[in-house]
Amino acid sequence: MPELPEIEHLKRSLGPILLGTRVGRVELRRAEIVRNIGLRPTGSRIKGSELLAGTTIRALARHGKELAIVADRGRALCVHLGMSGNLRWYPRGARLQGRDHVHCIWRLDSPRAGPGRLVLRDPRRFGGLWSFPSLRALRAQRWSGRGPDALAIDTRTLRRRLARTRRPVKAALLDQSILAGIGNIYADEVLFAAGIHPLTHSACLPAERVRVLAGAIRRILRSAIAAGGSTIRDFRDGDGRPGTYRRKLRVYGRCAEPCFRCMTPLRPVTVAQRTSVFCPACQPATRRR
DNA sequence: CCTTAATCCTGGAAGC
DNA sequence: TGCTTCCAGGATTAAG
Repeated sequence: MPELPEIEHLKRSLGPILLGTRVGRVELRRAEIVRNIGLRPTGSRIKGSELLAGTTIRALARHGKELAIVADRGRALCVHLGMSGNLRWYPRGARLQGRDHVHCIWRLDSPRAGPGRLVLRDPRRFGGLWSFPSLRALRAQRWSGRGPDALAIDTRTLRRRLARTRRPVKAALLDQSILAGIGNIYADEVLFAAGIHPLTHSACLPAERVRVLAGAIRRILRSAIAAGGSTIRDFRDGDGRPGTYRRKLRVYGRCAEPCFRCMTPLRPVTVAQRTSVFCPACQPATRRR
């Protein structure tokens, strides 16, 4: 499930291949994955240029879990990988890994990596593509509805945004309109690191706890980026490599196993329709107001 | 306005 | 072994 660290690592792994690269023909095999139909003229067909055909890639940008590929004429293609998606580079002649669920193929000529294909594959189709005339339009129409990027979140901003909601802190961390980039894996990890119970009322967190939480978010996301992200099952970077941060996860996926800090068995709790794993000793429940 | 639930989708694991 | 059932998850939309 690609979250912020996986997408940031993807951006870094694809950057050298994609920057300055000519986009040739684009093969859209499943048109439904282009999601911003409502923002387009009704009944209009998706044009190749909307998927960057015939342009040169000039920049990559990221906000939260979303990646934008920006072309020379300014057009920005926003990619969201959902939970099972991947975006991979295949040099000419390389065989695709997985023939089914391939939704879009870009034929590229990279100044550094040579000719090849960029392939979007997403079995569960929770991901998608959104095309905008410019990065500015993408930011205004889509990313403006998201909270600040979690990678550089500061205490003051986090405290302000957590104070606005009555939900449990775990639900708030998963809400991309509050903070962009954190999903179920890293939410559990940062709450453990900060010693906060997932059900703690967001607005009731003392300022000192929020300071610790903000620090844990920045530290854990940075560390996960350096490890190439967490591969639970599907995630691969632009070169097809899995991430290694899974080995460093301290609570996610470890339900009933002993806490690394105190040996207490980790416990599950459902918050916002998701399973959370936490340590009942290191993350004590606070009395609710 | 704020919060919660249903929805989309496939593959892997568990249960019978 | 083979079938069914359940679960995993992010964002959008609808409902409460």
